[in-house]
Amino acid sequence: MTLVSLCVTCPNREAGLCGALLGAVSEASKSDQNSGWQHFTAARAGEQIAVRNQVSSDVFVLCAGWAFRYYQLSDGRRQILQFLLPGDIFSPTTIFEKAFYFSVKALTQVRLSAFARSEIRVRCAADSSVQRAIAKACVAETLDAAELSTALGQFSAEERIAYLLLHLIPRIAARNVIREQRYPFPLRQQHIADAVGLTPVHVSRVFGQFRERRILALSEGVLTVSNLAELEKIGSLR
Amino acid sequence: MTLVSLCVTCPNREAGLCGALLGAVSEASKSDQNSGWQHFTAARAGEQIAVRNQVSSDVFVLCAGWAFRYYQLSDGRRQILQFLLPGDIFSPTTIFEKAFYFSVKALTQVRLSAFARSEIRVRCAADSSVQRAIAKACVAETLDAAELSTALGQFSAEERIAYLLLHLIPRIAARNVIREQRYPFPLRQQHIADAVGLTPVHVSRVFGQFRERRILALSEGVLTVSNLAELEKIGSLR
DNA sequence: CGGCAGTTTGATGTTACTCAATTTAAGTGG
DNA sequence: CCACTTAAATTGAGTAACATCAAACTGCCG
Repeated sequence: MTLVSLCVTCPNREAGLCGALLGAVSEASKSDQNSGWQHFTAARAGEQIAVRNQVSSDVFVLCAGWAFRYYQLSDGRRQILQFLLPGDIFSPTTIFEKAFYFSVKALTQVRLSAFARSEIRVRCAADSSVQRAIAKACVAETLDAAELSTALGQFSAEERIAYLLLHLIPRIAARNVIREQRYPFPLRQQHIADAVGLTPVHVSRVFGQFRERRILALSEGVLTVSNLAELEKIGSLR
Repeated sequence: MTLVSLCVTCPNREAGLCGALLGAVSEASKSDQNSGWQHFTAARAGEQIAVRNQVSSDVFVLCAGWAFRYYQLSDGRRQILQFLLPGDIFSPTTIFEKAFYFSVKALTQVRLSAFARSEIRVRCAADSSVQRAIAKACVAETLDAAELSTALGQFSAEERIAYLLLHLIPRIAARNVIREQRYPFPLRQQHIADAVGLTPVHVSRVFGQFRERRILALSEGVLTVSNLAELEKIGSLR
């Protein structure tokens, strides 16, 4: 696996942590290309990629496809904490902790990149831009989590779903060419339900309302947003 | 303000980030005592200590009293993200970001310690134990936030309140001598409501149930836990 | 004693859940 | 390409959980 294919692999490589790590690779690779400090895996849709308390010496980044990170309760309920898109690290906390505090499942077919934690640490100590990128990713994850808590604690069903979509839309747009407000959207209503703390039945009703009010429509894995302003009025945190 | 009074000031100074920073102070102070890199403030109960988007060159740690960190919505709703106890940093993210993403209010009379961010960074670069402490604090905050999201998204009213209390109890116990399961507890039901996403009226009803079932009682700023096992059965995440 | 903030209680309303049936969409093998 | 199968989404009816509104009660402090 060469550097070129690695870069092609990561559509969102310019931004965020992934970019900094790959930058670090580029620098480092001048002297030690193919050092084996990163490798690749794939998984099919629905496949479990990681479980809570699992120990790994690697830090994972999603290269292609969609996945989600969640917290599983013993009675079957689960809270989806984040939808992972290409370029996303599972969680910056995995750089510091050997064991996952969450589980991960593939939503579509995915490809993963695994970096050796020990090597990330070495390169972090050597390169302050990696340090900054990690700090930034930690702050972003914390902020996201706080906003999610706020939405779950304070918002109505309508508001929560709008919030979730508003959170996803710019992230999807950063990774795909969007025409006519049509966003690739592989989530089932069950996933949305588990992310916003509602039942799939109620999610369906809310989507029905959004459709009637000509705010958005969802079909065949495509989300079409026809009234973004209205959606923001409903689901924005500010 | 001398080092001795600083240490007296921080009852939970041995643990966590506060300890590491004070350790760093002790080391540093051999050469530059009274360098003015940290200073102290106080606030009365109910006073606003920080607001979202506020920019500060300091990183704050609570020295005495209770406070809470929350996200304020424009329509008056708010989500309490964390109750701050002596020794708690407002948020590790404030080490990396100049602006707060949250607001903070004093719950009781409080004393605060403010560390210059620039100095923390210097000492962080110099001392790997500070680095580790910061990383650990970041991981802990992220984990807490994920668990809160899970509780808010998946739990019933009863479960959420039990979860909140179970989260607070060991934190209170680490800072106070506890006899006969009586915990100092300055929260009003309104605070509990804002923390778990319920109305104060409903919080009162749930507490009434807990009282009838002889699980716990709350009065005069004291929480008395008479059946911890039952409380854990209700509100534990595992 | 009066006033205030916080809690409790009751009555009623709304939101979202549950259960079950139906429709739509997505595969699958002939 | 079409019957058959299966998963997902939609719809309706009934119910449970929590919110809202308002009144009464408690403890506290001037």
